[in-house]
Amino acid sequence: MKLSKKSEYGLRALLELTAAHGTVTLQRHDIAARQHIPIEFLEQILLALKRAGLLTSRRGIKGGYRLIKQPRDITLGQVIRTLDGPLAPIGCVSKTAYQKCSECPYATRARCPVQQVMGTVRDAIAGILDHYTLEDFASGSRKA
Amino acid sequence: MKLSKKSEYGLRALLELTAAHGTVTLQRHDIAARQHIPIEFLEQILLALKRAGLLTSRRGIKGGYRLIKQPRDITLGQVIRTLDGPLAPIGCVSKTAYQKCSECPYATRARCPVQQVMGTVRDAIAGILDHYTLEDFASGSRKA
DNA sequence: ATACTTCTTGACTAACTAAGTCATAATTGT
DNA sequence: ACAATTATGACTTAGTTAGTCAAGAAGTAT
Repeated sequence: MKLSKKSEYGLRALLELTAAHGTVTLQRHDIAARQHIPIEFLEQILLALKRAGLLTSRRGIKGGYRLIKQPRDITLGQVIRTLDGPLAPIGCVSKTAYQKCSECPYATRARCPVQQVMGTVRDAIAGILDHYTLEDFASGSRKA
Repeated sequence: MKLSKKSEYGLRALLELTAAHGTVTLQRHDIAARQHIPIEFLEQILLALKRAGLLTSRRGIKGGYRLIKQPRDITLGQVIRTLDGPLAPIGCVSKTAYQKCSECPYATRARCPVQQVMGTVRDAIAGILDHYTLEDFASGSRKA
């Protein structure tokens, strides 16, 4: 049930990029310094977010990264899924990356108690993270 | 955000022990066979649950494991915490194993957006798992 | 008492993942 | 041309996961 450092750093980087959105582009070292993230590790993360279509970048002097979408159109769920994989605690309840459990002694899906309870956990997590946008996140709104 | 095999197996073993509760004691190989769990790995898990005070065991012929508490007095939260550690996605929002974030650039707890959102996620997960008892679990009740 | 079955302990391993580092290449502004 | 910056991929180090294995201690029926 853990969030990796990768995702945590990714979220913190996006916090900076959201604050800068529309005005300036940020460079690796700006983000790294402000959020205390190891710069080379940050690079990997930004690259992954770029490949996922959330960011764009420019090389060379005056280069840097910036958001390619509106902060209100990016959810934390998307971010965490691209950096950490599926939100579901177990493959057989994932909606974005379903995997049949190979060894489950319960033949039918509906009857497996583990699946049932983990399904509700997945829904709770996704219910929060898929409705929490970067805009909410950066403004520190509650969304209890 | 993942549930380990250890916890999954632990839950499945407890499913069997709950079904047998009050009538018979189960032996390792019974549980292992019914739930397709590697027997030596299962042993480790049962031992951990025993140390946590959920089970008791008897040696010798006719020995085996059985629940030491009522199924309605054991929550899935307890089980998963003993096998996998804290439910919280990040140490700084754990209630059972709080850990200050060393590198967080936000001085005060309340202002860190990561902490805020992960706090709500933790509450959602714990809200489900700490209210879901073995009794609910074995009977397949919903608890949506 | 003995044999049998069981639990108990601890060490061990192979594979994977997390978290980061490093070197080098490619691009851009001046 | 040159300096600043991103891009890419290989590499490392430590820890975790998911087991396996061997030997021992202990209870029970006979």
